[in-house]
Amino acid sequence: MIRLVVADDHPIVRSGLIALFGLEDDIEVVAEAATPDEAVAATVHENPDVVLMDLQFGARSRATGADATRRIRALDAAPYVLVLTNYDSDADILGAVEAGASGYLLKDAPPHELIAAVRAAAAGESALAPVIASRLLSRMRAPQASLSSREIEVLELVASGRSNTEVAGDLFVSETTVKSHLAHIFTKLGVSSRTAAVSEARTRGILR
Amino acid sequence: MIRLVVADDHPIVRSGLIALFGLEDDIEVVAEAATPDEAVAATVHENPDVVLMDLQFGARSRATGADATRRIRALDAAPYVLVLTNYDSDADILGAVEAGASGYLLKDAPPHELIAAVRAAAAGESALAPVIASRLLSRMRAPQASLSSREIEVLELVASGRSNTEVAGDLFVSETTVKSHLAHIFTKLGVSSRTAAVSEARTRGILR
DNA sequence: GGCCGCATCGTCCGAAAGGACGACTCCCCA
DNA sequence: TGGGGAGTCGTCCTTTCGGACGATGCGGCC
Repeated sequence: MIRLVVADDHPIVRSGLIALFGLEDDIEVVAEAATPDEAVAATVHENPDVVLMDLQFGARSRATGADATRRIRALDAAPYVLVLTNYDSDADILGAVEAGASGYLLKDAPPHELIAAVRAAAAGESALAPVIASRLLSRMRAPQASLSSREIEVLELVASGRSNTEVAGDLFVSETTVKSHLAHIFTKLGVSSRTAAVSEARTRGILR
Repeated sequence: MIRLVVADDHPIVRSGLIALFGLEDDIEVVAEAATPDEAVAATVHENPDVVLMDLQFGARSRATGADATRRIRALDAAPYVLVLTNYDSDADILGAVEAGASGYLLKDAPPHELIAAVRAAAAGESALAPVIASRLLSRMRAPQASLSSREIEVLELVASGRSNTEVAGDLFVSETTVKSHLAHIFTKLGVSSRTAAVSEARTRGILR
């Protein structure tokens, strides 16, 4: 019997997953979690074989699904974590894999794929959706410059339409610094204007 | 007994909704649909009291949930349509309401809110999530300048990071014309830079 | 027939953005 | 212990963008 913890902030998705796995004889949902913290707590208490983890929690707090994954994987006798998400952005995938996820699935996947992935994870195998696998490979080939957290911070403000001086004011630095960050961002992303940088960052999944 | 049709492209969400409504004595899910077309067909065959309709179908074909809503509402003895979506973009809300939806709910809404909305819809009342209601009102107050198709065309290119001269080349017009379009876009959106215009257009749902 | 929105083009000018240097601290890691 | 990346700041200069005019032609609408 595979003991499973389901972590997702949407009640509808949770009950959908529970209903889905309820049809399988060899899978038992032993706990559900609506927040990353709950997910970790449930894992500690229930000691499941597999955790099914959403990446986008609570709308505002992004990437905390990856945090929870990291914390769970750091536990003794840690269960395998399957990441389940709506989007297939490069950054999310990479983040999840780095955090120790052994699988990455999209929410629009057919149910049988989900169930197969849970069984595979329980057996210690890695299961990636085909779309995801090809993405990862292409990502490996094209090396990719990741932005620093400060650079992302700047880029987010720029993306919201703020000017250099406004960004400088927001971050309590000089305009020169902002321009310097932007110059680095441009070379890393291979563009030469703020708007192009925002667009590129969006397609790469750096920005939403 | 309220007869309900559930339309959503995600199997997980569908089974979640079915499981949810299965607990209610007075609601019966008579059909489920994975595409807008299926939703219309199911409505014709089953003649339900309420249709629960997702807006984003199939990842690529956007806004077809609104189309299905329109077609359903055009039927004789049309059922009430409740729109259920992940996002609360102004354009989506407005589109859904125009299409004849009698309610607009977010997927992260608590289950009881969902159930209450279905009962309200069956009774012919309009149920909007509080967030949505306030949005609609603010939208009513601030009249809203819609962009012309040419302006949107320009803005899309700008959003992809093209410069004025590049946009001019793409559209076979002079740079002056592009700047003129942009100036109009700025005043209509109440901003004063291309990046801010892109951001504003995105939050208004004009751009994706 | 006149008004208005849309699309097109133009000039002039100031402000913002971007490129090209250099320079100074941290801090991490080889 | 030394190199390198990140973050901070500076100057000088060019390009781009945006604002403020104006002007034309076309189509719809009262």
